[in-house]
Amino acid sequence: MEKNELIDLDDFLIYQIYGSARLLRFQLQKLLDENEPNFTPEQAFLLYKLYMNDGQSQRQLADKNLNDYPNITRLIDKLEKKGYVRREVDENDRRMFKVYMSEEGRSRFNSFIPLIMHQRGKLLKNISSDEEKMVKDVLKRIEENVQKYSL
Amino acid sequence: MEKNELIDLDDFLIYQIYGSARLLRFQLQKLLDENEPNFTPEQAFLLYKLYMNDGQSQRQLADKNLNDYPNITRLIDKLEKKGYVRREVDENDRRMFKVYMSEEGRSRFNSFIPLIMHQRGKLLKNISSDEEKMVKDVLKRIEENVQKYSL
DNA sequence: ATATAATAGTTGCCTAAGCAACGATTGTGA
DNA sequence: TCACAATCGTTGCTTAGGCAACTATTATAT
Repeated sequence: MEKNELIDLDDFLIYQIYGSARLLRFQLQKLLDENEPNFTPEQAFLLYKLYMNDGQSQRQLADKNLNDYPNITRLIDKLEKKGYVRREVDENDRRMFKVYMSEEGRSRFNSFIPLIMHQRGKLLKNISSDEEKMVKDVLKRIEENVQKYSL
Repeated sequence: MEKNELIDLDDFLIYQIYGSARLLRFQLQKLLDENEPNFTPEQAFLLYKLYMNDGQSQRQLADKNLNDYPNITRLIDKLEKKGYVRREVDENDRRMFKVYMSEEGRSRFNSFIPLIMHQRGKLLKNISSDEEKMVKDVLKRIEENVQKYSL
């Protein structure tokens, strides 16, 4: 067992964000399992997007940082198979599908909203809105740095 | 296309953290591909841990937020196949392996360290150390809330 | 008008990761 | 001592997700 002089892995903000994301996903999955089984967090996110704005194309649903296109295909396949969502060909452009929530999808999702809000409250209990805002701001700036760095 | 009155998905801190993590992973993967191909970020993290503290058991390598045990098995399988790492049975407890970096693993990793630090600098360019500290602190408190909430 | 490019989506192949069931070794209690 | 529990690791099954190659439809450019 040897030790070297280097920044500890946990001191990398990136690693910490990475870990937080995993933990939070895990927690959300648990909440889903206990209350509305048969959903994953990613599927719930997708339903959330449709809930806010029904009938989007798969391209629109794949927001840039969060899902690539093949992924969306497969997520929708699963949701469609469960009957929570349906595809309809766009008559103006037959390359595209418009994705709609089914009634069952909507009602299942509806019953889940209060749980999400409740969990959100618990996780942010001792965190002020200023702090939350600042974290969001820093994360955003990091993302902007990523964009610049990629050029 | 209908709109409902609800918090936008992007306003969930959780969702934002989730997105940042994905973006940062993506960026790190790109850096690896360009300079030291044949690594994934997770494999690099694991090597980092060994670099800091060689000869850990697989159990020790699976830090709580970051990898479950089967995952460690498979990550090490891959690193071992590439020759960057080796397992040695612990003679005091033959259930356990001790995992060691190979010379090649160490040297490949060594050459990668400056790149990591350089990237880290770029991503945190316009972020003060106070801000970085605060973000880490908030993330930590959220994780603590998760722990409490899980009981 | 037709060949070419661009766009929307799908499929196959890969890694990461969670869960449950399993085998092997070690620890413990009657 | 011997059965039972706990621990370490592995395997199989699943979903998420990245990449490249593909089909089908639409846009463009000569």
